[in-house]
Amino acid sequence: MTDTPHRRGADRTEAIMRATLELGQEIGYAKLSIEGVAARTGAGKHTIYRRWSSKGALLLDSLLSLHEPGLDYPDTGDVAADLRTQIYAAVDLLAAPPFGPLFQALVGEAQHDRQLAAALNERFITPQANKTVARLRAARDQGQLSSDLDLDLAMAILSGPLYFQLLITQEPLSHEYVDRILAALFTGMGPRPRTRTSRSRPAA
Amino acid sequence: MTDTPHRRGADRTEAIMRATLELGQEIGYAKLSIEGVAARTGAGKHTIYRRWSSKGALLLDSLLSLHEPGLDYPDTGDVAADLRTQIYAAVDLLAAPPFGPLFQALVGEAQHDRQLAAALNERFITPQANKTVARLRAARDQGQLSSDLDLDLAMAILSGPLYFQLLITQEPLSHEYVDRILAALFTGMGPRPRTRTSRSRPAA
Amino acid sequence: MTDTPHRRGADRTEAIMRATLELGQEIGYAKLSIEGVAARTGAGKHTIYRRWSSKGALLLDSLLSLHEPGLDYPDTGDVAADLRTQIYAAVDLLAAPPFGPLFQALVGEAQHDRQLAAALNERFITPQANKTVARLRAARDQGQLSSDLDLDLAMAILSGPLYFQLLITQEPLSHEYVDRILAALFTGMGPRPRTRTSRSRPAA
Amino acid sequence: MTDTPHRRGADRTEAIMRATLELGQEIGYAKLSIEGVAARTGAGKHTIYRRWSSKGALLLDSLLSLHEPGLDYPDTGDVAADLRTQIYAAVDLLAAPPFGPLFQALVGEAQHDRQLAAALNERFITPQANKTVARLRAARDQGQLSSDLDLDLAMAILSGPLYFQLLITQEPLSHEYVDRILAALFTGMGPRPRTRTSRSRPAA
DNA sequence: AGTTAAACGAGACGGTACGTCAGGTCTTCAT
DNA sequence: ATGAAGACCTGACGTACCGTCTCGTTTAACT
Repeated sequence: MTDTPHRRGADRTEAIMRATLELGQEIGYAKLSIEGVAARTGAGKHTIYRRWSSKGALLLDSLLSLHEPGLDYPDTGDVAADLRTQIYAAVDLLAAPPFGPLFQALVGEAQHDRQLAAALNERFITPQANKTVARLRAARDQGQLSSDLDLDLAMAILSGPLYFQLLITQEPLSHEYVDRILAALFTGMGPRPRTRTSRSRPAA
Repeated sequence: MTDTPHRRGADRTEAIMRATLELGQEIGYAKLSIEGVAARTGAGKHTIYRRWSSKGALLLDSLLSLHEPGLDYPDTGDVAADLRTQIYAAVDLLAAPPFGPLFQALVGEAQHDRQLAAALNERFITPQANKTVARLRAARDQGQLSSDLDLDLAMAILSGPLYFQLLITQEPLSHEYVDRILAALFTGMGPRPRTRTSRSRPAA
Repeated sequence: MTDTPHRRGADRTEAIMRATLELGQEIGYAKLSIEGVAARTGAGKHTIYRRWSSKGALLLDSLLSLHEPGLDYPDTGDVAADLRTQIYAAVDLLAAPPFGPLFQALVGEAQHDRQLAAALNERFITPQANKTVARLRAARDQGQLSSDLDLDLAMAILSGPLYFQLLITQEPLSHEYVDRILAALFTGMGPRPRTRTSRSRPAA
Repeated sequence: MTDTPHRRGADRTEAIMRATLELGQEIGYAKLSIEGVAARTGAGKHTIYRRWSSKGALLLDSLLSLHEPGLDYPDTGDVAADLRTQIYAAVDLLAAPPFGPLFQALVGEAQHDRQLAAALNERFITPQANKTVARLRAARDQGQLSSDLDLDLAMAILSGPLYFQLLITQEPLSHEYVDRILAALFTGMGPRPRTRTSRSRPAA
């Protein structure tokens, strides 16, 4: 890191994001303040405001520095299994500190900060969603899913219940819950066909 | 309401909630303050704090005073149609001012206020969900849905995508979107049946 | 003081002014800050801003609380002696801490704060000057001074050199310097009359 | 100045002082900042700090660059007239922008900046005073003034009222006021000699 | 009907944080 | 190697609300 062009700047940026995550974990998002981050880092407030326009923007960057947005997931040919792998990973991220609670608070903040909402979508939600959409598209192209399936809608149906649990009922997310969602979606909600029970799990 | 025992109290309560909604609409949740509500109402701050413990609690009450939680929906025998009716109503509420934007901000606030989250669930989310669950249960009991369908899960799958759109992508909710969700869920995501044996893959 | 109408308010006012003077003495006017006064008093900044619009206004009040503007000086019939008494008192005030240095700084501040300059004149300079003018008027009315003497001008000629020393050359003020000024003014600057050398110090 | 050894330096120095005066006139001393001067000049702050230790020092230099301290005044033999000439010139300088208001603010700053006060005395006040003292000395040596007249004191008595008006009452200086001061001092403040006995109280 | 306790408006108060500004020191880069 | 550009820490600014706390003043419930 000695050859970094803007040595001083990059150092400060990292230190500030580190302090933000520390403080966020220690005292929670609500009590997190730019003032506090500045004090913890030994930075001037201006140094923070020069880089981020708000507490939310700072935290978003800090969180994303934790979660290097990762490579694409492998395609094993089994849609349901591959989606499960993806969603497990997402749930693991969202369920555990420090990412989980702070991310949740950030989504909260985004509800009354349009700019933050846009950034959050662009930098986290959409990239995540794209992976799911890509896997669904592959499956559809291979005839495993209905050819006129709306991929974005399918993604929303997969993700929605998880965010519902995270943001609304605020019960902990678990792999088991993911399994139940996937099972329900691939099994269908209609009455089980009596005959050929083999079809009862057509695509899972 | 003229016969209310604590006349003065109830009057003030209503006036304060009214001012809260007005201000909330005018300047948005973020800039809404108890100080401001007090000034607008001509009430002392104490009078507000005596009734509500926080901005969120005040707004929750104020919003609920708008939406008298309504009676149960009729059961026409057609699950999909009845659910559509229910969800249309919910979407109409969440999509339009003043309820929509303020409710959205309130859900945001709930992300870093456990008490508020609990109250929100108890007073709005759960009652709403219960109606959906009740209708699903009726359908299941009549054999229209799989007998081992997890009703809460089904409700989450129906609601999740809507909240996802409201809170995450923040695109406007529409009846058309509801239709697409219902269609997808009831039609299934699997490949379309080639022959008349279409029912062989009923909902996957 | 138990019967003071606005007990709480008056207490705070006094405590803040006391802290202002203490801090002013300890660290000097330049480093004096409203922030610091608030911290020292244990008061909120708002409590100070509610009463005073600026550091200068606060210090002016604080200084004047030290110098209860005092009663009129006696008229012994001897103008020069009476003026000396008055001016000695003024010089004693301006020469000694805590009043002197802080007052001097305040006059400095008044150079780029018109409001403060006006307040300073109204509350300190003019009252002081009025006493001198009053004594001069009495002398003039008794024929001890030229009947067409411009009293304000005379006052300025008496006061000017003292402020010149205080503000410009910044050498310490002394009774001896006052004596020299009075002697010079009452003796005149013209050449001594050769005869009747008894007149050489007629009124000093 | 083209032959100055450090050409670039001198250019920058002049540009900075020019910008200082411009800004000082435009926004006043209180709002004048080294930051602002740097921005206006297109200079780095360091370039300014390398030359001047404070805002006051910079302004002092800038002002003196306006008022090349001038040659000695002629001696016409008439003390009063010559002093009037000198003082008119001083008053003209102090009464008019840009010098006047900025100089006044500078004297203000000097009240809480000992270094500046010293520099101000050395570079402006004393040179000015010396001219007055020199003229008075010549008059005294020629027997026009009392042989034991304290020259510095006399200078202070002449200058004091003017600075009093400039700094304390903050009324505009005028030639007419100068005339009145000189008249009062040279005429004396005692009662007009009607009869010969008038001299019995020559200057009281 | 008079008394009295509460609810009330008003807003002072100590706090915390805001976002801004300038000070004075420092590093980096271009000329 | 001088100077512009500006990052950096520091400290104070003046503002906004928070939630708590007196104040008197209604108001209406209970003697």
